[in-house]
Amino acid sequence: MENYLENTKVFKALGDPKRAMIVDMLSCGELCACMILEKFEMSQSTLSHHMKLLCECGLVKGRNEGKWTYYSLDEEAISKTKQFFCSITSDKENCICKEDTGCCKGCDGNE
Amino acid sequence: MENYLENTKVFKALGDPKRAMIVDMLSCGELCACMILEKFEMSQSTLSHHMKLLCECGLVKGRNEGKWTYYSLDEEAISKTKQFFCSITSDKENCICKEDTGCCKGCDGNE
DNA sequence: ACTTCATATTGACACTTTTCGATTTGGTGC
DNA sequence: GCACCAAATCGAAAAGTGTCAATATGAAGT
Repeated sequence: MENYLENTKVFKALGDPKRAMIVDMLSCGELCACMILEKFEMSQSTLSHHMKLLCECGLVKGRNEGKWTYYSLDEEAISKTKQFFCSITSDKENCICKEDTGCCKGCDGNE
Repeated sequence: MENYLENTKVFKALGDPKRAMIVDMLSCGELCACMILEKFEMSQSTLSHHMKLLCECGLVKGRNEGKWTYYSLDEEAISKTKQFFCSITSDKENCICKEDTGCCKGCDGNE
């Protein structure tokens, strides 16, 4: 049950177009906050808030170097989320009716 | 850009634990609203509201039969969403960085 | 036509989220 | 130390969300 709460935090984070775009940007590789900020029309404080949310759900990791903060995607969180998505959308033993956690057949498997 | 808005609606819908559970239930197969309602501690109007959101984002389809409404998952929406998730989390051609309109300097080392 | 049952809609409320400007924190270099 | 810069945090306004009770809709059976 906490499983749902945990995983849906990631979906909630991705439920905002700007955050999804930030994730997309980070898929190219690590970026510092200032680079991300250049791409969007939002204040520095707003971006900082979005980054905090992305980090809190586990999807993004922050790394401090001097006065800069570099952000990158957490591959493990990504594959966990993908697996969760597959598990709730495919008919298996782990339907909520049966309560279980299985794996992700039919999920593209590039993790 | 509309692509992001469209797809993030699904994530937004899945960002609520109860809605994620409903999707999980539906992965077992079509269910009528009353069946879903039995499984949750929420009012009928609240469930109806959640189902509306799930339908509006495309993830769920509703089918009327007599006085009942049967809900089921839309496989096409599911695979589209899975694909979107993969595309924003893996370094590919369709990264926001590469479709450009300016910045993202240093994203792929072209700074 | 009237009643009943399954859903949908409405109106209201508390709570959360998004956003900004202003301020604070903490590293860098003079 | 002091000034400067990047980023985080604070405080507040506006918008959005989850929830319920009450009401409306619409199909089925009497």
